[in-house]
Amino acid sequence: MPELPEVETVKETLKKKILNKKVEDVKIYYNGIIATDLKEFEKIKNQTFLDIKRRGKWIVFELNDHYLLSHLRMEGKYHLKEKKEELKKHEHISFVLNNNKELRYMDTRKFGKMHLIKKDEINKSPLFLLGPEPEDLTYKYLKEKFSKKTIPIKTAILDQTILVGIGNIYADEILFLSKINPFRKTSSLKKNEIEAIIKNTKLVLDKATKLGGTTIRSYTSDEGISGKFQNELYVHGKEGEQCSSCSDIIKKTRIGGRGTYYCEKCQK
DNA sequence: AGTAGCACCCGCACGC
DNA sequence: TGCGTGCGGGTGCTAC
Repeated sequence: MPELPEVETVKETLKKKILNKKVEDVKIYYNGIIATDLKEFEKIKNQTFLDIKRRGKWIVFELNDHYLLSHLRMEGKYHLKEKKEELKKHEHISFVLNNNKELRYMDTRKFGKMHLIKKDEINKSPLFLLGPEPEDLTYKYLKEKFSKKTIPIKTAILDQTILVGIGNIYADEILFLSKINPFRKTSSLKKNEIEAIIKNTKLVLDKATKLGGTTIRSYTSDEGISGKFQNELYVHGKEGEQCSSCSDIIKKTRIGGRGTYYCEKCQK
């Protein structure tokens, strides 16, 4: 599923394929994907993809007058296809380009979202609320954020306004490597623990990126990215199995509505 | 104000 | 075998 590492890969791939291509038409087959005004979304017509960037888990397409923000959530994918190719199930949006091709957005669960935002209104977009990228994290910043909160650390590192990029799978892995119990209140964390979280966040995300991300469930049999990081997991999805470090049994619980896997003995 | 809970979706795993 | 139920994933909204 697309996490920060996959989003980075998708962004780079799209850049090679559609940079400087012009949108001649847009076809919307399921409008739940569009989070901004539907009528306004048509204004993407006749604009050109000038650049493609990433911010957190968002793909940011720079157009002439707007930014198109795209969040893939769990299942979102982009495919560049010939115009004449038959529409497939779960293809919800199609950007018709000026080279007889279409950039199609496919999303089995319809969870993804797109925002078309005027350039001068970018500070009203979802990007405005995002915390720093993992590479920009500092102890001072996290300490400040954490000291004011009483939420479990697991919930905190999933909060994209605190830092971006961590999803549920990586959150469990980061806390296991940091030897921190996911229920711990953020304000109780010691300096060395916060520093461990920063170090392991970078480590886990970098490693996942190198391995092409994590493929835990594969609902789709199309050519979607299939990563190898799932082979590197220590705790996530391993309820009842032995901890690789102490051989205690890995527990499953719920934190903030999320399935959470951890080792009670290793994570204090 | 900060936190908790839920809605959004749908394919799959599970139990009967 | 077929059916019904519940789960999960990230984010944003609503309700405490």
